[in-house]
Amino acid sequence: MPASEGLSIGALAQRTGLAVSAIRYYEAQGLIAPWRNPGGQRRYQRADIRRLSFVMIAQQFGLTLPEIREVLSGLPGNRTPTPQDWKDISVGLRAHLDQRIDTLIRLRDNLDGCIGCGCLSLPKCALYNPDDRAKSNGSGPRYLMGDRPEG
Amino acid sequence: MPASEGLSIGALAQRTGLAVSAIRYYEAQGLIAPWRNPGGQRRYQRADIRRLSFVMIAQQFGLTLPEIREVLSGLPGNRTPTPQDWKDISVGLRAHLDQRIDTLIRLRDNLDGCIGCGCLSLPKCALYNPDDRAKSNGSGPRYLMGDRPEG
DNA sequence: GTAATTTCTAAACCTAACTTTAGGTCAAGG
DNA sequence: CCTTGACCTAAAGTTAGGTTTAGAAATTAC
Repeated sequence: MPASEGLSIGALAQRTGLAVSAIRYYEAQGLIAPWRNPGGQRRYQRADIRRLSFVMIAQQFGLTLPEIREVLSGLPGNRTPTPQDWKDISVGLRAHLDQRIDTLIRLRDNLDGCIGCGCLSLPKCALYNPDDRAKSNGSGPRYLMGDRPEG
Repeated sequence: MPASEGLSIGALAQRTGLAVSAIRYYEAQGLIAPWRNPGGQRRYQRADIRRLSFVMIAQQFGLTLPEIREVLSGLPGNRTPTPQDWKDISVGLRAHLDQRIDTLIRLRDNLDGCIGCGCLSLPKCALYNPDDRAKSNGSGPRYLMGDRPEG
C-alpha cells in the first residue's frame, strides 16, 4: 500500500518524462500544486499528468513559464478539467503559434529582399524593424536601435 | 584628428545600435576582430558595421553566436567582403529560417489534430514527438520522453 | 528490523548572451 | 596642463529554465 492516495513525484516523473527536479521547479513557479501526505511528501492527481503534458507542449510553442501559468489559470479550479476544458485553453495556443509563424514568414520575405539588394548594412533595411525583432526571440541583445532606456 | 584611422568602439556602437559591452563580448566570442591603436584602444573598419548588422539579423533568425561565427567564416579573409559575398552567406540563413518555419507549421497541424481529439495526455500524441521538440527551442526541459542519457 | 530507495529542503551551479562594476588609462578640448 | 569623457580589463551579476549537491527524513523491500 502506498503511504497515501495519489502519485508520488517519482511516478509522475515517469509518466510525463520530466525530471523530478523539473516538476519541483514547476511547482515553485506556480504551474502545479500537489498536496502532501502525512510524511510531508508530494502527492499528485492523475489529472496532473495531463497538466504537465500541456506545459511541455506549450513550451514547444515558445511560451514562457509565466505565460503558461497564465493560460492554465483559465482552467476551472473547483473540479478536474474535462477534455473540453483542455480544448478551450488550447485554442489560445493556436493563436500564439499562428503569430509566431507569421512573424517568421515576414522575416523570410524581408531576407529575400535583402539578399536581392545587398543592403545588409543600411538602417532602413526592413530587417532592422524593431517590431519584428522584439518578440521573436527571448535572448539576444537587450536594447536595440532606438529601443533603449536612456537615449 | 583621431588617435588613428578607423572607428572607435563607441562610434561603431552608435552606427549599429549595439551596446559597447555587446561589441566587446562579440569579440570575445570570435565574431569580430578589430586592431588596436598605439594606446591599446580598439579600432574598426567601416565594413565591420555590416558585419555586426549581419550578426544581429542572424540572431533574429534564431542562430546562436557559435553558429553565426561559423557562417561568417564563409567570408573571404583576405579582403573586404563584397555585396555578393554577403548575399552568398545569406542564402544559408534562408535555409535555416525555412526549416524553423516548417517545424512550427508541423507543430500547428499537430495541435489542430489534438484540439480535435482532446488527447493531450497520451504519449502517442504527435505533439510528443521528440524530433519536433528537440530543435525548436533552446531552453526548456533538457531531457524529454525517451530522450534521456541513462534509461 | 534493517538496508536500500525515494523524497525532502536549501543553496549552489549551469548555459547563453549580455550588462554592470571597479579601478585604472587614453584622448580631446581649452 | 588639466579636466572630462571615452576606453581598458577582469570579474561578478542577470534572466530563464532547470540540474546538482548535501544532508536529513520518509518509504519500501527483504
